[in-house]
Amino acid sequence: MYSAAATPGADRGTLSALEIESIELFISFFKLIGLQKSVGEIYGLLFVAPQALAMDDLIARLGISLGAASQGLKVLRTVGAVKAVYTPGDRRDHYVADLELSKFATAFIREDLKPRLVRALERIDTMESLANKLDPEDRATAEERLERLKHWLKRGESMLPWLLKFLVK
Amino acid sequence: MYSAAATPGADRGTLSALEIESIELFISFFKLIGLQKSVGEIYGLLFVAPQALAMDDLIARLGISLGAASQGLKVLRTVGAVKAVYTPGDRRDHYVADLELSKFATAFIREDLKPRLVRALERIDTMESLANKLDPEDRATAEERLERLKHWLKRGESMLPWLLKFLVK
DNA sequence: CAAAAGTTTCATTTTTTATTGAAGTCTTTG
DNA sequence: CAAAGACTTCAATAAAAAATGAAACTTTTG
Repeated sequence: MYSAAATPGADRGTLSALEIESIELFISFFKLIGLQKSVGEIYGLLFVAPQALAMDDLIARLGISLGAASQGLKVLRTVGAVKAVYTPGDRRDHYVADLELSKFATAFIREDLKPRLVRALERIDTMESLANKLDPEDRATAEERLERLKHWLKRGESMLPWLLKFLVK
Repeated sequence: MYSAAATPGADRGTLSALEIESIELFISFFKLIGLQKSVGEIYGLLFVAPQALAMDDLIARLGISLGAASQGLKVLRTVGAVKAVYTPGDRRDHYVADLELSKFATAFIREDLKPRLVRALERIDTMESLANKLDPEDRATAEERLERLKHWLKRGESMLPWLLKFLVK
């Protein structure tokens, strides 16, 4: 039950120094790959938790809302950063952090970086057609620049598989 | 003079399809490395501009404010993405896009990624001390996890120089 | 099978981040 | 050297993103 609403922040501030460090570390880390603060908080706490925690626990300890906890866990489950474990005699789901850190990077590269590069390369094609219609002088300038950009993006794209392999290894 | 304020949006919507594609491409790209929309707009327009543009031009064509233009250019100058060129008979600064795309990535890696990794590794040290004070069982768990995280972060750190070299080459 | 527990969803509110533009500074020029 | 032009700054405002929590939904249990 969500008695946290009745006695607000009851267990707030119960975080140990270790937990706080972990939480801050992951908030900063996750922000980089576009995940919000609450997601970092949840993972940070689970990362140093000796046992699996229920959503209740996360809400109480972190002082976050029901919605944030539910949505944060959903995101973390989706990227495979967290998994639910069975706890005998307790109906609630309990969560543990998956320690395979490379999952975040992998998800980010595949779901963010790669699509963005692909989209950008498509755009370059469009832009090349559009540049054709310019008068000769401007056209030459535009084409040279587009060529450069394309080259650079392709380079980036070609690097991704290597990067993935390096991170996952 | 900033007559754009007197006749608001005078030249608004004067952007060509090519310019729009370029602007959108760079907005999306820059957002990834934490630069705001207006910065992407400015660079995107300069990227396909056959001649250098004054701040005035950017304000009029993009329909952005004086402040945004000034600050955006400052950011772009700082990362070396844009440079001012001399235009005879015109007192205003004129800007051209630096086409060395790797500069963005380089600035991002050096000013964002690297410091974040270093900070995280420092945190791990703190956390290891804190973990010492836990009771034996929890301590073992915490230490194993911290070891893993540290290992992964060091790996990431070791990759940066390579990444830089690859991007700049 | 109804009541309770656990969880999700989403419209609203709060917080954070980005943009605006008026006031101020610095620079050029007549 | 004063006035105008070019640019910068920053407090106020607007826009975007994240968090909240009540209502709805699902699952379990007596």
